[in-house]
Amino acid sequence: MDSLGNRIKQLREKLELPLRTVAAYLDIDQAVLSKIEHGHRKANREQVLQLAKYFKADEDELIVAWLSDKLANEVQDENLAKQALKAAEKKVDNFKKKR
Amino acid sequence: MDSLGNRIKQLREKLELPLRTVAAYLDIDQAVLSKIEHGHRKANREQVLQLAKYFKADEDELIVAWLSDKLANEVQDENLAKQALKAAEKKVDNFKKKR
DNA sequence: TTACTTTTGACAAAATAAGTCAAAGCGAAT
DNA sequence: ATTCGCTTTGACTTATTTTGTCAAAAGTAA
Repeated sequence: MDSLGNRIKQLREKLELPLRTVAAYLDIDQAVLSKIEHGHRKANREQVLQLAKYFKADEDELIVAWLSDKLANEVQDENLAKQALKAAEKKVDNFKKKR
Repeated sequence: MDSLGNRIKQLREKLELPLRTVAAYLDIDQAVLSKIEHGHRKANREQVLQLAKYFKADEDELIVAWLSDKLANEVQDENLAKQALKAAEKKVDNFKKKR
């Protein structure tokens, strides 16, 4: 699984588009898009959806890449990262059941 | 798996201690501890460690509870929560290997 | 009611994230 | 070696989120 940044960089480069063009579509500075591609800034949900649309890419795939980046980031440096992720799965399950 | 809040509330009530006392140990307002117990505020790492020490509870258990609360919170409302958590696991694995 | 604990909400302060801009870096072409 | 276009980086400002503090409301038991 790629990071969102890698993924959109791939997509952009396949079309040989400059950052400028894609950034304009998202209505952000190209510097910000560059940082997003490198993982130095986070995209927001809306931007991920816009990117999926722009590149005609699978929306769910990009959302998962984006979410999992955020999650991985949060526990990256923890010894107990894996256990925490597994426990989180259970918590999410329980939460779903309650709806 | 309990939330951190539930867990520390259990521990506190077993000892029949008022919020005030435990909050004083953590050097925070009792209002904040109340919110932590109810999941309306997040504890920080240091506080989790202090709580483990205070209650002579298993540090790792509390850390996992705390981390997984944070993770679950972040994806709670997402349809793709589960997939994201699984993808995050892989990312964390890859990260570890690179060290 | 009184005494004590817990919960809630409003507000201010502090910390973090996001946006903007300009300059530096890089590579390809001439 | 210089220019041109694209990308990356860093400093700075502005917004947003998080945290801390306090006081009052709400709950509980004597």
